Amino acid sequence: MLDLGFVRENLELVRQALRNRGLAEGLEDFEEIDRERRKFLVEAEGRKARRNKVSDEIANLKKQKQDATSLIAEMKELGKEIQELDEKAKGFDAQLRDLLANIPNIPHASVPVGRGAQDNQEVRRWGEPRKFDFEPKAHWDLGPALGILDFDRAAKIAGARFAVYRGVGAKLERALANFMLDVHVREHGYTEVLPPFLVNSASLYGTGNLPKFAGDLFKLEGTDYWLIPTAEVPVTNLLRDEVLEAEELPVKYCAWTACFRSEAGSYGKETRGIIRQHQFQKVELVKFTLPETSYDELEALTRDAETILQQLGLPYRVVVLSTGDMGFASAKTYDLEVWLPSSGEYKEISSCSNFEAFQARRANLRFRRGGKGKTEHLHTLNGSGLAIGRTWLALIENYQQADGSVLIPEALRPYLDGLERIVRPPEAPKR
RNA sequence: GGAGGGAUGGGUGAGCGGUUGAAACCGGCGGUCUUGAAAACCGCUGUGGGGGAAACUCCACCGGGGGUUCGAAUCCCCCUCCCUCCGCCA
Repeated sequence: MLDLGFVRENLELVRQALRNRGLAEGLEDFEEIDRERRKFLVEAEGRKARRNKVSDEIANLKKQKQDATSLIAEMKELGKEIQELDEKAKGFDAQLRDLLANIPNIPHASVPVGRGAQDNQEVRRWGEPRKFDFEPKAHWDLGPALGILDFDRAAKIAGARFAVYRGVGAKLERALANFMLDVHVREHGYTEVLPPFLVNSASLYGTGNLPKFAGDLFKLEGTDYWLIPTAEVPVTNLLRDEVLEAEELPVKYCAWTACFRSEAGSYGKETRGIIRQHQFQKVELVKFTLPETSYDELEALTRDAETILQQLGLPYRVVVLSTGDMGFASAKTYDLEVWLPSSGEYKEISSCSNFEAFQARRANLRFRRGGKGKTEHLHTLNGSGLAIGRTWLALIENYQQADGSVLIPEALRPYLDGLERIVRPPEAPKR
């Protein structure tokens, strides 16, 4: 959420930011609502001041055993007026807050202005896509053939956009999670947390998923529980309504969780394989930082995520998202895109963003300098480090061999009991 | 699921329906004292929203939302969370 005073004083700038994001206006009524709200506020508060004053007079009269009936009668009238004015002011206030809650963050000056993904800019590349002397297969062919991935039974027990991992496939998923967590904890200094996979709506509001994107989420019927779409939600909200000391910053958490997304509106897109699922696992990095260091911290966080791809030997590139492709709450986002031989293109595997104070204002995340003075909103950042399902498939595809087996990169072998290769059985296992 | 007890400022913790935005203590800041520091003493020390060029001033906020009242941190109702006990349970 943007600061009300800021929007009021920089309306044109905010409008331009919306246009840069490719959004049709959303602020047409801002000035009028703001003006009406203040009008009723001033009227109500003036009457309240009078009421407070007279209430004291009544108290004094009563203390002196004098009659106060005429004043009380007057206040009864005034009370009704106040109630009416309050209701009107409250109505405009709600409209204003609703408006504000639906305005996305302002992109950082370094973000390229563009209409969508086609305007994202490549920042750097790492690794060389491997040259195959055979036709590389897609993971949705490799996986079932190796007996490590089962889509049919997943459809039976749950539906479309689910997968069952089997045998080494299941273990590989688990190994990747452990590997990623270990790297971030040991080498990058993050504190591991394991949060609830269900959160309340206040948490989703804090990160900016609500009120606007309820349709992307799964909600438990008849409750205020929602399945988390990413660990960002519970972990960012961990420190909600708290005041930190400046010296504690940055606070760095990493978390492995399952993630759940309704994927409404993505019908027909990436329906094959495990690229886009209702449920997947992810290791997430979350940082709480000082405002003045948040962009340095974004660079560092992005590098932290890149480390995983490098240690696994997976070629990738880093792109900075254009204004038209950025998420609602983000001020700047780098995507990590891993090379997929089956499609011959780079595919998103991590998204690293600086939200500046956008989430901090919504979630009331503050800090204080030197234990004194005014509290300020801190900055929040997060990034996938990495999406495990997509790492799994990138690994299978990039390390596939002509005979259908898959080599395991060195760094991962300790997590798989030293396994060097996933071998294709003569026949796919029945059960 | 049932019964009871709680939720107050950065922290601990008082608070008869009417100078309580809120005692006291701790912490923090400033000062006195001191060569310096500590101790002691004195003062200051919440957030948000309006009005005002400013000085300043007004309003709201005691878990959240309603209500009673001229007036609510204090009374009533609903909800959330925490604690204790019972039941159930991975």
